[in-house]
Amino acid sequence: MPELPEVETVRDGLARLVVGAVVRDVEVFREYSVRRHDGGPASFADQLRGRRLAEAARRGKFLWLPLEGHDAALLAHLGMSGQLLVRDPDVAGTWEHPHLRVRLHLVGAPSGARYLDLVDQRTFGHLSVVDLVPTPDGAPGGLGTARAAVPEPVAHIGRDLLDPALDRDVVVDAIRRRRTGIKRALLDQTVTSGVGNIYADESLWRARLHYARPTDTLRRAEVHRVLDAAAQVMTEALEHGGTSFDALYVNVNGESGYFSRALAVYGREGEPCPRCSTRIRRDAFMNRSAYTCPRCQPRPRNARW
DNA sequence: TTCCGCACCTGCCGGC
DNA sequence: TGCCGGCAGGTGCGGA
Repeated sequence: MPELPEVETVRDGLARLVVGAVVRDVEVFREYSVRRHDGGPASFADQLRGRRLAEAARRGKFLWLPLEGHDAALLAHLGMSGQLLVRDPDVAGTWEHPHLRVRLHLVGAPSGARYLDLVDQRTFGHLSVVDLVPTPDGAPGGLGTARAAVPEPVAHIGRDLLDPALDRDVVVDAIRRRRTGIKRALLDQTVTSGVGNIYADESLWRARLHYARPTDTLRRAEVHRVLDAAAQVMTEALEHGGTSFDALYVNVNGESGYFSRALAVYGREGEPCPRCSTRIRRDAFMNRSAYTCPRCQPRPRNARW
């Protein structure tokens, strides 16, 4: 499942392999994958054809490739299972993926690649061509771009914990002002982006906080502790090339990451906590799962969710 | 205004 | 063997 480290791995791959290429043609095999583009598949293709991909930028889990000479960008979100694969049909071993949704035909890519494919099993991922709008703070819109602009649909998303322009104190105040549980606040992308279910559980375990701890009872130091843990666990995951539990997440070359081997609690129900050996517990949470160590992360009496 | 629940979507897996 | 329900989960929208 692509979370921030996985998306950053993809962004880095796109920056090296396809930035500078011109889109020669576009094939949309599944209309739903461009559902967020105003005007449908034909308009999506028209707005990309002949355009040069100028940069590869990211904020949270949103990726965008600004189009040279235009205040617009190709915006991508990988959803649960999306992959952006840089392909060359002449290379031995290249096969047609059964979940190929959108294909960009490229010319002039630095890698010589001729396809940029959106492959997506569960179809939550999507592509669109959108306008860029100025950032309110005048800082670069995200990692990988020097332009103080973001895609309009990304403007409401908070900066992520790996963004040097992020003001950590602002995030701490925003979390403590909320009246909800800490995990809900971490997952709220308008506060700070890029933390998904996996890294929320891992960072809460590292910070020894239960997911249902009310945000308005947290001390500033506790919020800093969990944000530091989140940044740390995502940085470590980035060094491992991302987290992968199955074939659903791969980088632009189709290779999986290895960070899942380093996860302490996520997906480890019944296994011993690496810190105290108590069995890891799984709770139903927001139609998904929350993994905790009952000893390191005791449920608070005033639990909010 | 803030928070919460649900729909969206597909494939895998376990139970019957 | 085949069918069915549960589960995975990021985002956006509607309702409270």
